[in-house]
Amino acid sequence: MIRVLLAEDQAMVRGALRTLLDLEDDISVVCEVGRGDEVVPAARTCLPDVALLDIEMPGGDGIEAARELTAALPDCRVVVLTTFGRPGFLRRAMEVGAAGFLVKDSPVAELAVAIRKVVAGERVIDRDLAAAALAMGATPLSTREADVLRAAADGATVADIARSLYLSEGTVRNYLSNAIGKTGARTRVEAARVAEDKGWL
Amino acid sequence: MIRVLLAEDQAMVRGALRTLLDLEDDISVVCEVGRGDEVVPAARTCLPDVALLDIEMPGGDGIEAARELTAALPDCRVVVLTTFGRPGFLRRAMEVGAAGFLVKDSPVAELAVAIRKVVAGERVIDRDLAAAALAMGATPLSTREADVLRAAADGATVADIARSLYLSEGTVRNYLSNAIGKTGARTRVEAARVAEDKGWL
DNA sequence: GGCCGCGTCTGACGTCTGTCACGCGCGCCG
DNA sequence: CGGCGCGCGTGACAGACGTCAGACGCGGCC
Repeated sequence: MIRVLLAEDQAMVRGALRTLLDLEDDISVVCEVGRGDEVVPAARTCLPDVALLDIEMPGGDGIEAARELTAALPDCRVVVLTTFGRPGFLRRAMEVGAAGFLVKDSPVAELAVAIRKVVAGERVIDRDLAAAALAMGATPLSTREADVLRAAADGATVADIARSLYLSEGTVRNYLSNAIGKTGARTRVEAARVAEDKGWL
Repeated sequence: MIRVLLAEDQAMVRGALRTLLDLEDDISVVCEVGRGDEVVPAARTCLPDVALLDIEMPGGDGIEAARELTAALPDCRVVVLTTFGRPGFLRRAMEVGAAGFLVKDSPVAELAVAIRKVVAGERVIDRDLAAAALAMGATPLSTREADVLRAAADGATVADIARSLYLSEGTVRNYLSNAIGKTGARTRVEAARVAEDKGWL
């Protein structure tokens, strides 16, 4: 019997996935959590074989939870499950040791299949998303440019960003200008949006 | 037997909800769609008693689908199901004739209960969301201010907004200034964010 | 009617932003 | 070593942005 931990913030989706998985003869959902910071504590007591983690959760995102989980329980496989394929997430998930990466757009049948594969030691990655990640390539943004764009995304002024990153205002403007050029946008907000969409943040 | 149409863009969630509902003795999911513009055509052939509509869908949002559906098939009850409670959505959903409004944060058990209630003629609204909608009150933004904020949200320049709304640039700046004042923000983007969060758009 | 409040619209003014040109430090390769 | 590319940082300038004061129409109220 495969023991599964289910981490997903929307209770209704979580419950539906639980009943779905419990219908499988060889799979048993041994614990459910709704927050990122509850994953590791729950896993310590439940000792699951597989952890199914959503990325968008309150209390720390699924990537961070995956990192802590693989460190704390190396025998537990991690499958990341997310709403839409930000190729950037895929790369980050792989870096923290996830064994699988599924998108919720896939048919439900793939879920149980993927769980069985990862306990067998395989890696499972959504094929469309893998193609997108390869097609996208690495980010053209430098470290600082990405930092500045992130800070600018929710409407901070140049002065705010300069303070929070300990930079001169002129420097911040320059980074923003570079990022705007590289993304093909015309304003900082547009740049932040396309960078976000392409997984460059 | 209650005939249900299920509209939800994420295939995995849709499939999970379907199996969940099909486990109920008196409920049968008669058709599934993944796009807003497929709702009415599918409903015409399936003739469901209840349509369960997600709001965020490609091909027209769930609110618009609900409006068309209640016009085309007045006997079909509409239940709107959404990820998180934007109180603004609740009001709009009620305006287009929805009989129920659930959030995916609720436990799964409420779903079947709600479906039975709406076919019995009751209205079902998530209680937390109703409280939030009442606590929020009406938007302080005027029509034009909301228009301009919406247009500014994704990084358009003043000139773009002015063209798309057939206004002078000075006027657009003035609306933005008003909106920034009313939202307590300091930039247009911040204003768009808080307005969005409070359901004022 | 006279008045006030409100939403809508416009132009003018100071500040902030985006762009450009340039300097610095560092790793790399001929 | 000298040059070269690259990321990082700074200052100056045109243009866009946010703010202000004001005009017009409209409905409500004394």
